[in-house]
Amino acid sequence: MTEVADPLRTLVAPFASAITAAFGPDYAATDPQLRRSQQPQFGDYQANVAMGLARRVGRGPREVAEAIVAALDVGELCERVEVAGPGFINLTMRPEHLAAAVTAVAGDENLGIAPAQEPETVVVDYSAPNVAKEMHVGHLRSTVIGDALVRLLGAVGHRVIRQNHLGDWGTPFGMLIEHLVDVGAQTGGAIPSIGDLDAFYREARTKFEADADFAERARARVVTLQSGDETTLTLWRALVAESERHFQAVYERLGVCLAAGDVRGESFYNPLLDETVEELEGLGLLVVDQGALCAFPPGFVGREGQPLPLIVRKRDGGYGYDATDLAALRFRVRDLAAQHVVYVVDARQSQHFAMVFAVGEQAGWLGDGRRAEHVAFGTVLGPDGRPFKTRAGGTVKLVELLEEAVQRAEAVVAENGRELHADERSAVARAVGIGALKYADLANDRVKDYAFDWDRMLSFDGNTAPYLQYARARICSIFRRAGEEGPGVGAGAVVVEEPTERALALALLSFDGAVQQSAELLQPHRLCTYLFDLATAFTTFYEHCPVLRADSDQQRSSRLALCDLTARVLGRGLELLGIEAPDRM
RNA sequence: GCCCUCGUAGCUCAGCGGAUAGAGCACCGGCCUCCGGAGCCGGUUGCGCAGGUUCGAGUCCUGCCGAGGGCGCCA
Repeated sequence: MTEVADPLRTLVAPFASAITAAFGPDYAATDPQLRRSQQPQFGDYQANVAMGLARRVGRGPREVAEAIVAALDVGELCERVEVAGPGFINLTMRPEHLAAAVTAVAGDENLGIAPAQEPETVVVDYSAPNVAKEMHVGHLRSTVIGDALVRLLGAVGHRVIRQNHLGDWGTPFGMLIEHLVDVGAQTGGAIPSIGDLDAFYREARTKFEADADFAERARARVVTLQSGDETTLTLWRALVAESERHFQAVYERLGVCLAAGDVRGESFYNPLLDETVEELEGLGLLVVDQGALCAFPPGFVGREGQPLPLIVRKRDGGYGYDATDLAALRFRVRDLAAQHVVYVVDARQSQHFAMVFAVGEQAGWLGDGRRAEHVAFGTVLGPDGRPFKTRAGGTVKLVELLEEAVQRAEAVVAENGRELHADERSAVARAVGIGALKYADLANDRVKDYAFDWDRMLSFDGNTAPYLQYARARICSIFRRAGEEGPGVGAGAVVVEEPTERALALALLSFDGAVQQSAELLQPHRLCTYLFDLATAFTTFYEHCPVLRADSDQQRSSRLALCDLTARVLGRGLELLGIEAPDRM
């Protein structure tokens, strides 16, 4: 069951009735513009509809507000409704109603998260590491943000299909195989392990850039690969398998949902490229330009003002990523039946995706209820404000970053933690270290670059994973203690009396809104901000309201119920971000 | 040259057109024998600049300045 508990939802219908009663059915659909009030003096919630409506009905805003209030039937919900300032309608809820709403959320397994009215099939394309390369810090954001979005979209009731668009095809791959053939004579053709593969990739890259003859062979090798040459494919499969073992190990360490079955690499689309191109050609969207088959979506120009192409088929007859991305979009919309395709990819590729989507619309794959969206994110910056690198200037390997996160967390936990068994302590260190790393990535507006800072992300103060985990662990501790102190623990009836209780109740009721907004805007940081606010509200409550030493059994059990729900919301919220929440730390 | 993104407190960051712009850190001053001190309360400092739209702009639009990124066969 999901009972509508958030007053921001509950109040919509009464406002619609009141607006209709006051101004007629033409205005029935007017958004009441209900918001949380920023300050207690303005009540719990406010409706800002009157100011905008005033012009439409040709009356003064305060007068409009008064008319709405006069027709508003919220006696059971609100103890006070006031018109203030230019025409704000300030609503103060009845404590009994807040208590009932909190109780409803507590009894809801979804903690108030309302299911989508129109569930969609959403494809989320994220992570997308490259075969034959170790995952590095550059893959962190796509993987972490994408995974949070998968969880969020699922939580609000959408059908989510994860797609790991592995870089297992294309020019770099021809280069790698060609290099493998070159050195194979000396090594007996053994496939390097993934650790060596990184160096192997650099060698191939260097050779590709320095040796024009090799570069030509590499390009030809891509064509050989695409034509299905068995010898080439054998080498290719070995590289892919070795790489996938590495990726899965990282995913498990990182605690993301991606599984082997979610892999649909670039190679998958190889057999679909011809038909994709034929379809585009049939629609008259392709022209030959400088020997290459191109689409020119309108509105994109290059350096000299010339139309900018998507190169669907290269001069040498090979297909590049433009073709693959078009085929992937087509596949996702047609075969996966996606109504929404989400690409969690670096912001630098925004123009590329804009062009792919534009062609997708020209081809009729998008539009008519189907849409694609580039969920762009910024760069991880080091302390110098430049892209995050090792001291030597190399890329930071993801496994090493995870390792360091856990090590640093271990030190923090050892220093500050309670007495924990070694096993539990290392589990907590993992949860805290990995959680801190992921949360730091999620807590900022994803479109911006963010500064990587170990001390800040592992701090128990501020908007961090450890702070939220700690807040929840403290609550768990209250219940352990309560258990020791005897009966009376359990789901008590909630009573909202003190201001800090009211503030906490309001925060708890906002969980649904935070999740919905985060999922709708594809911005996990909004959920982070909410959880931090909730934890802050809890701390203030806990400071002012004795729980175990409450005045009466009724008050005690009510406050325990608030504690319990807070812990569950914090736990669920972190879970939606892909972060573990240990009971003790 | 054109296009995209960003610019909020000393630092790191919130703020889906609403009232007096918030948080953490840092700094200053208080408080509490405190159910987990990793505490509580208070204070100082800010929307890059200039126009415009709006009853109302940090938020939307235009221009400028600054930072980053992109701009044909790499992904």
